[in-house]
Amino acid sequence: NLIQELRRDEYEQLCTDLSRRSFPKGRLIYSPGHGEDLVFIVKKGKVRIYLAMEDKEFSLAILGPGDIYVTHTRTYVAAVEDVTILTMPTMQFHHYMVEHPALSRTIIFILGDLLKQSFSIIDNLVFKDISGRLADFFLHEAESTGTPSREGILLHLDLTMEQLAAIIGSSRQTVSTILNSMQRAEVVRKIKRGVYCIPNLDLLKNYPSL
Amino acid sequence: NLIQELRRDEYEQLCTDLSRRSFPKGRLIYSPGHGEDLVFIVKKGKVRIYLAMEDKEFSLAILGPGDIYVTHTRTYVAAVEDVTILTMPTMQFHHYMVEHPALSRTIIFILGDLLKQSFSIIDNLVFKDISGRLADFFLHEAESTGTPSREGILLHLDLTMEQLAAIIGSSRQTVSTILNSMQRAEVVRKIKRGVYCIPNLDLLKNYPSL
DNA sequence: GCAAAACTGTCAGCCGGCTGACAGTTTTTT
DNA sequence: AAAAAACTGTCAGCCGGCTGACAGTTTTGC
Repeated sequence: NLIQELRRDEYEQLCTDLSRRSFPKGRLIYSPGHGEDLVFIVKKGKVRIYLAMEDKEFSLAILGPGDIYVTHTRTYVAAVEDVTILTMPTMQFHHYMVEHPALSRTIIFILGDLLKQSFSIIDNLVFKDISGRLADFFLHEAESTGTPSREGILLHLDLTMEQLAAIIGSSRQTVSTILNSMQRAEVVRKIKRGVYCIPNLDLLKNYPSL
Repeated sequence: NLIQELRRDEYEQLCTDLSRRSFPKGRLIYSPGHGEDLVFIVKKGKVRIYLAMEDKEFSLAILGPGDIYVTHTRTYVAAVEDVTILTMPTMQFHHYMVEHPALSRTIIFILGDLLKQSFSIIDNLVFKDISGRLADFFLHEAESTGTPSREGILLHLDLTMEQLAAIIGSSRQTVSTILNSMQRAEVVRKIKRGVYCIPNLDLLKNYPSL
């Protein structure tokens, strides 16, 4: 985690060189070809990294506090909630990295992690159908942000069908239909909009089984 | 490039700590869950990084001399030609990175590049149809390994339809059919197996145009 | 130089999932 | 409380691309 790292004394200089910017929920922060390369660190809130083409979008990652990203790809960045980010030109950041090896180490970990996630996304896109991707998504959510409860693992996804579709690479309608059939199969229970419950992880793991 | 970097005196120690291994063309080098995490550097030849499931494969990258990779993902690695690689446990490698900031810098560049490539692959998978992906692939090849000639840019791909299909995420048959229609449209000319010529880059850029 | 193996081209059949449409529900706004 | 906006569920129609099959071509190995 980078936020912790930055608290240390030796980064005092670096911190003052970062410029702080805030954006309201829903605002587009960067789009491809916006000019110079920037490194940015999420200080507060969440941002979504995504690809877009015509009227279709595909989400690559949701970054939270402590995550870092470089803008020089063809990706868009938007605020999912109200956010504060710290930015610095990439070149300047390289400077600091040379001086602070521990910083490099953190960056390498984060990059490696993003890469692993990317491979995972590709794996899903290439080998799995929509049911499989949806099940996989729920599984990951359960492991990372799920909270155990009386009747199973609770998921506060807070996503609409459309947003979910953008994450797994499908359409609103298809996701809606498949999610309902998962409910009929009792693999997932809907508590209310955006909140679901998974009674049994194993059931989910090999959905669709037959 | 890492091979150059390693030639310098300060890496003498590191080089002797790397173990050298060779593999004949076609040999599988690593598969997921092979045990410990290793860093490896390609010394000679080419290796293919790919995902596989049942009888389908998808190529993520082809690495050549100087490229570096870490094995801890769910990817397979196979020798495309006879290769020599240098390996070291990831943990040990971290050690050297802390001591040599320039090394970190190189790693970050390489990781960043791989990440960019991954995003590019995802972009293609999500938004483009097979024709588009094939055109895109030729475009990239032309830019990176193409050699200008009398009649256009020459490409020594040296890939079968099946291998090409594995790269763009399609099937042997579909690639064959579409490649032929590209030839009919005079966007690509086939010189012989695995060798093609692109008379006009712009034509390729907006294929399929109508 | 010949047989076996690997590769290529093409076609019919099929299927997953996208699209558009529309009715119903929930949330937000005023 | 009413109206508007956003979201959800479902269905028919369509299409891209996968599969299997098979004939033809090129390369490899002995």
